[in-house]
Amino acid sequence: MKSAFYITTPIYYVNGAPHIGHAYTSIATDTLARFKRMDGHDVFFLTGTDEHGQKVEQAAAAAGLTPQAFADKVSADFQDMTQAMGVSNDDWIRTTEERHKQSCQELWRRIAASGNIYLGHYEGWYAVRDEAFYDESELTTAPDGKKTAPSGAPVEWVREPSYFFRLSAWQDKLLELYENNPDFIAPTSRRNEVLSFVKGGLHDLSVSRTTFNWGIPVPGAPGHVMYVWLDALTNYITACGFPDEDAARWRFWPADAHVVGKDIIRFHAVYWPAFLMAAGIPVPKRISSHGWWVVEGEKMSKSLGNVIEPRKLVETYGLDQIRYFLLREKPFGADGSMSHPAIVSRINVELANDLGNLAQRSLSLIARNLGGVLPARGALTEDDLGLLNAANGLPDAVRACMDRQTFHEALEEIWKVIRAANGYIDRQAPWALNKTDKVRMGEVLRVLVDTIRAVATMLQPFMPASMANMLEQLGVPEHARDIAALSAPLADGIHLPAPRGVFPRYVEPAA
RNA sequence: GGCGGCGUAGCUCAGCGGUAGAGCAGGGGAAUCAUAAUCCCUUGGUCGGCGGUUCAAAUCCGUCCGCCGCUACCA
Repeated sequence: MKSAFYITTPIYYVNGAPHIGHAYTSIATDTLARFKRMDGHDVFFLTGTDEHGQKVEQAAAAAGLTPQAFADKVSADFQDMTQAMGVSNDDWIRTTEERHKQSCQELWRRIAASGNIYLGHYEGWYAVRDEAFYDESELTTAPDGKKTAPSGAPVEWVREPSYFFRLSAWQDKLLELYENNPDFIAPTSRRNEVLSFVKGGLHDLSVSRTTFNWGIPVPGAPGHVMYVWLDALTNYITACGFPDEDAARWRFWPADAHVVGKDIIRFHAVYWPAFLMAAGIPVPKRISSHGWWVVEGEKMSKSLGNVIEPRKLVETYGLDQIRYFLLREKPFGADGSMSHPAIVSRINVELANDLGNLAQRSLSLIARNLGGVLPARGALTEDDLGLLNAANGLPDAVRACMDRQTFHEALEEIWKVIRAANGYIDRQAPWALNKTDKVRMGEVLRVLVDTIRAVATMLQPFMPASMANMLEQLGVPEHARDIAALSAPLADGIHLPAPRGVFPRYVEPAA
């Protein structure tokens, strides 16, 4: 019986175009989802778009479209980007879907029924762009008298009747949750921030709006639509069939991991579990947050004109190359920098030279000297065993890293084995053995094939297409490409296809 | 202002009490199976400054400097 594993990206807000940050989140989540599938779990991987709220309403108006038409268009663009990144999501949720409306309204009813929602009114400085209220002390006043939020978004004074969620009542329960589940928020630095935020005391949260219509109606309260974050977060249970607990997918709840950017941790680590506890629904197991990319040392911004369009990047360097770079170059939780030289270096040094060339030289020797027939292992020497043991240790080593979302460490573990294999092939020099001891040459090449197989298998979640190609060349049948299959050796004597380079070097286009 | 993090080789970073490490870049050599791809050796750091604890400190404590993150209310 496979154990269920449910993982999500945030749903992307449709008021802007997809950029590298969205692609990064999706690729990281996808890599985790693929790893879990390969490691024998029954995975449900969800992503999609967040389509309500005043910002969307305004963006639609500016574009001369109805909010729905506008959302349709942008959501389709996000879906296109998602596919272009090789993302293997099992569902694509949109908050404008009927299933989601039902889900949100039922969640609202349950929270209300438990006495956690009351009617009040809200007034304060509101930034439409951030969908958030700010305290006067947080604002900056420009010389022309206009006030702006810390984010730079303009704010306006708003007074409206509003339903409130009793967030203040959940402070102790939340702290208990963090206490009992030290891994609930990752990485630790973010956990500490959330902890200090909650310990500082929580205010009730305004969860309805009356100043616009583009949202999910609050049940039994004409004129009120739900706060976009309550709406958006609920997507995670909608997709599991909520409120139908007999739905096939309900077994996936609670989610094993919500992968999010560091900017939206509070919504996921504070508000979301509080909403769920208030409704009597189990809370997710982990909120895993990641950092930002800066480009050529500069923060990405529209005004600087250096916003990276992920599909462009893939066009230039290749999909698997970009997936690899994004997860290899910086620790997941931290900020990091991308630049052309850095990408080229990763591609040429690690993919083309270290790995691609290792596979190519090993397989060429088999093709050329053994007629493409996979040789059998012989009695293993100490050198053989050293390499094979390193390769055999990969599943556990990589699994441990993936469980902590330390992708760059997982890749480093794999590269240690690749470097060791390059050392091994040089020491053993099978090209020299071809003239002196052809049997031993075959044994050496078999050790290499088995090692590269383990490497390629473990790299599949990161670079699916390239590794499928490599495994094909290694003679690994499609049904034998998961982690469990590594324990079953390839059949001696099978015919390997003619080797062809998997990772071409990146060459600067002629100017 | 408060809380927290970081500052280690040219670059990116690991080490977090026992006399400085990796990858990349640089230098030298070997090999020539391979995508001129690989392998071996090697140059290079008073581990941000100053004090302290200890037989012994990148590693603990204090303080200063410089970056960064979080910061609802009260003060």
